[in-house]
Amino acid sequence: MIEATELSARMDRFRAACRDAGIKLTHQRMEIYREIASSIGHPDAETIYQAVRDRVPTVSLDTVYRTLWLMTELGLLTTLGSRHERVRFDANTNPHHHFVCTRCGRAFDFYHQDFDSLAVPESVHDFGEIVATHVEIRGVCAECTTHDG
Amino acid sequence: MIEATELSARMDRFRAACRDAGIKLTHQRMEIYREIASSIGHPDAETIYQAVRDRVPTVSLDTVYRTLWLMTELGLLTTLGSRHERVRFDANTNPHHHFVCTRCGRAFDFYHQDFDSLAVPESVHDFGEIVATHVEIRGVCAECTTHDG
DNA sequence: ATGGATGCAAACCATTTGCAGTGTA
DNA sequence: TACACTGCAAATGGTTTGCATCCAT
Repeated sequence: MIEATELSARMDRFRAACRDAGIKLTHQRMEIYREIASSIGHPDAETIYQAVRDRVPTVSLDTVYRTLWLMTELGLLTTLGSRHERVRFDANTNPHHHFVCTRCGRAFDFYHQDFDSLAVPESVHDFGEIVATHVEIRGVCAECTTHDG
Repeated sequence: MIEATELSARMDRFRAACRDAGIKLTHQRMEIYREIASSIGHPDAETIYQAVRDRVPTVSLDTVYRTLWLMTELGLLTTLGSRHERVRFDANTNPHHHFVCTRCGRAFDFYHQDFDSLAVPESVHDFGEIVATHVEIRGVCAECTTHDG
């Protein structure tokens, strides 16, 4: 759970973003956003759907999806894993890092020893046993920039 | 494309790994592995399938999948995105980083300013325009550790 | 009032699985 | 020869879409 002050700040941002974007502020959207905004994990659409259903019994799973992607476009949410993503395989077992294009999804390898064993803050060890550190640089690749940038 | 010496080193490792694991060294497996081992990108199963088909016309997509996951278990490959993964949503728009459990897939947030703007090596700028740096710590979460080993 | 938003059900598509035939060890 | 591996085709399951209806503006 998130602190009450942080939650209401997020709700305010949500209302403002909807107004600015000129989209309607529906009951469903409010409750769907409230649900992710108040969760500390990274729930998937089904989990959000089940939780929202307690408060809005008629809500449908496809509305949850539509709303989540809409909010992502508005910059209110980010995702772990992107739309239509497939699993990609990598035969490079040496330590390496990625530049990931947020537009086309392609990933480019690069090597940088400083990144291979970053000093991890103490608190992270509480989550579990650390196996590897991996840096992901997000950006827009050269090809996407020239094509439609 | 990968250097010829690196490719043949990978092929040797592949044969050794199969022998050690007691699995059969089939024509299909050789060609599927050769395909990812020689590619610099991070191809998905369909892309590998199409490429292998030129050399082994009867190969099927499900064999490609079975082989890729088998090799992943043998430690010859890694994946970007994991098995059965769903898209997860995150309302936390402040810069933050993740501890990702490789067993259950759950992601835990943590904050660490040193990670928010890491010094990126020059070469990475050639890939495209950088938007953000994000550190992903991979490991096994406390719950998974206690539950099954 | 009216155009965008919703719910339903059907479609989609990447991935997985059961099974009978096939080829490696 | 025996058993693991393959190819086929059908199933699975998360996600998306068409369409008629509904409601926030």
